[in-house]
Amino acid sequence: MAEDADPARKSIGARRNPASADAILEAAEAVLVEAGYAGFSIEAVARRARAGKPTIYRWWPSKAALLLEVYQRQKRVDVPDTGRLEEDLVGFLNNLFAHWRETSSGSVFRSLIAEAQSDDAASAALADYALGRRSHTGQMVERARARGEIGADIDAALVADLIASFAWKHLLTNRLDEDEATIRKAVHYVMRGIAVPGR
Amino acid sequence: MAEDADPARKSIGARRNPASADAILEAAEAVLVEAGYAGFSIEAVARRARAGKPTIYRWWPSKAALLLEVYQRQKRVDVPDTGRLEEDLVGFLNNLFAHWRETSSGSVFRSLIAEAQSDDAASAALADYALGRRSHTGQMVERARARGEIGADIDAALVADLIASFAWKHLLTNRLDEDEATIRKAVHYVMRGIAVPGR
Amino acid sequence: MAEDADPARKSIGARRNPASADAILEAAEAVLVEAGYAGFSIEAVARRARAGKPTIYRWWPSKAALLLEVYQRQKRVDVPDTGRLEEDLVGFLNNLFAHWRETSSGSVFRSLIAEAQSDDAASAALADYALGRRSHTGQMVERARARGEIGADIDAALVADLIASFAWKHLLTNRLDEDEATIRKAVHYVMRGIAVPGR
Amino acid sequence: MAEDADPARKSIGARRNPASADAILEAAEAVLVEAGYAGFSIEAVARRARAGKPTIYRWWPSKAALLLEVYQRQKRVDVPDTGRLEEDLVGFLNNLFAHWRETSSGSVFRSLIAEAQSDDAASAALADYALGRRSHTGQMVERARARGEIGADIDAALVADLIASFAWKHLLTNRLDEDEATIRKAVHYVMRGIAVPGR
DNA sequence: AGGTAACCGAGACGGTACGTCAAGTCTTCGT
DNA sequence: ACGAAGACTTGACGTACCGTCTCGGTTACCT
Repeated sequence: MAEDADPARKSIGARRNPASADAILEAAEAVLVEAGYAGFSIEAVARRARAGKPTIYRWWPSKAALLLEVYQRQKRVDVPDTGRLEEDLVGFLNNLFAHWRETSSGSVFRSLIAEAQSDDAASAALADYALGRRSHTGQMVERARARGEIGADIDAALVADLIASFAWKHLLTNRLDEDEATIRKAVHYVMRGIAVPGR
Repeated sequence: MAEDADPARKSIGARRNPASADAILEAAEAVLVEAGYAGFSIEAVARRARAGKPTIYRWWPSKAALLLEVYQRQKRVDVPDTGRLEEDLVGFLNNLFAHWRETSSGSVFRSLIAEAQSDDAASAALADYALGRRSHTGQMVERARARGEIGADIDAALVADLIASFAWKHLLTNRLDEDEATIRKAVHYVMRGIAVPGR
Repeated sequence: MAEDADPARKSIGARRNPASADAILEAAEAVLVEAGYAGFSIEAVARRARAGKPTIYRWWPSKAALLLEVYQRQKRVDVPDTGRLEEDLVGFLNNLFAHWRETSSGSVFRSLIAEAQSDDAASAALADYALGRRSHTGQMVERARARGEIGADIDAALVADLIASFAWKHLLTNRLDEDEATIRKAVHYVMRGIAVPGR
Repeated sequence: MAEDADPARKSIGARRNPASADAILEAAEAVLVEAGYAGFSIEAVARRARAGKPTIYRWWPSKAALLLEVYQRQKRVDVPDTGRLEEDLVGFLNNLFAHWRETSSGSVFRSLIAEAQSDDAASAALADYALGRRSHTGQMVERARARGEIGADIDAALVADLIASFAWKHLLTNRLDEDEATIRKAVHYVMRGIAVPGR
């Protein structure tokens, strides 16, 4: 922890104090991990960060904004590039599940989704974020299309959406411990389809 | 409205008063529609239902339980049976999106998912519910398997999960107005796959 | 305890069940002793007596009525008759303090006084009761007057009031452990006065 | 009323707002006068004072504390000094009865006594208060002793207690309308005694 | 160089909602 | 017909946060 050096942070003049901002974001993450979304309140974050509530409200107009910045601050999951889309997608889902499971980002993202159901700003931010991630993840698909691995008319964003949907639902229903075989099967369905070829 | 007949509901003896229960469930739904999840409080429901808070707490131990019963009370979406799985799935998603869009169930279900992120009981209930719906929706897939329309080793529950995931993510990110073409495309990907056949 | 014989008392037909009445009065006293006036609620009494609240309300219209009956059910303090008023009064106060200290009647009476400050029925009942006790206690004084021990024009009721006041104030301010010397001194002041005789 | 000037009192920084404190104490007194001890709830006071409940709880940990401060805020009764103890005591009781009758302090003090029967803090506060008043009232007696008007060995505090007891019991049993003759008689008994002198 | 403006922590403010307890009333069931 | 019992509405309890406000103090920027 960095904040123990300065138990009473002061103003550094008429500008944002990065030490405060950091302390607040760290505290927000810690509160979320320790008390969950239910215990995530601005008061709790302020207490933990030894910050005043107005300092938080000054920079983050809502709980959602704070949540969003906490989430964006975290390391992103790598998008693999093995040369084979199926492997890329399985690897991506594996990485994502592990990341959500093993760091605090799972909790943070769940909270963000929950918050978005009652806060319009969070909702818009989440939609935006999802859009961005969709095109990011879609790059895997686009690379495969460029390689001729999949049909030229395939909608990369839609595929990315399908894959992300699968991940979201697992996150939201506490099923991040899915084994790789299931993930692989799901990806395989999307790659090869489930219909009997001849019909 | 049924409650205007008796503006001051009384006890009907030492047993649950169905009029109160109905009024509470209706009020809960109305509050959710009018004020959204953010305005959905036990107090607001009690006020709207002209019921006492303890009456609500007696029968529904938590906000989640109330939410869940409100959701389950609503009409379910039909699972089509056209003889062709692709049409069934497209029809199902179309129906589901329309149902969520046009009745209050979309709001209710979003709220339930949000609540499940902070309440363990709601989380368990949602997981349970999702499990039940998965096998229910999976019947479409099983029928197709029985018809030989899809491979015999296809995991029906997983397919249902994939389809439901797509719906959930659209619900949670305010994209229920998706046009049928996109839905059809997504279903088609799952049916036929996206990979170039020859490879 | 009498109620352990029948853990589930039933109606005995269209008349008051004395077992219930007794159980309720005993429970009321027990609750008062164990939880004090703060914990004395009709609910608590009903729980402890294994009775329904309406059964209590049927026979005692208010908390005050129940309290009053509990108090009146208890043994009264003896009014001594030693032939000397001073000894009678000291003895009476000693007995009363001991009685209040060592049985539950102190708690009960305190509660009754407290209740009388917010409940008109209790207030009237307490005034009535005090009036009765005043004339009762006044008998000691009247006997002394008949003996010629005190002036013929002495207002016996007023003297009784003065003595009782002293007791009440000690009860209400937790000073029932007053030693006999103080009591004797107070009584002596009333008997002989405090003024220097010659002036 | 002073509060109509500012219908929405705000914080004045990280310290107690005297306007709020005043409004709360005034509201408490008003509620007590208008609704009696039975209607005296923190909620009612908060509503009347246009204050939040937590603001009350922040400064007064219990109903008793609020009651006590309301009582102490009121004007005290004068202790007369006529040069003759008997007149002093009669005057004091007359003033006290009139004060209790004609201002709200009678109600307030009755409530405080009632509260003390169920709240330990109130009980201790009341005992403290009574102790203080006893020595205060006792000054009348001590002055008389210094003048040689009463015996040198007279316990002034005990006499004050006796006089106060008489007042308390009258307050608690709704007999503040006692005529001066009775008061005078009671005081006379304490001054000159009731026993026939020669015996 | 001095004044000012914006920041900082702190914590009080009026509120809303929480989940619980009790009050007193009502109705059905059982005796 | 009446007693027993639990559900009912109502309202207060004491607590947690909400988002806003003002304070006293600090520092950098701009006259």
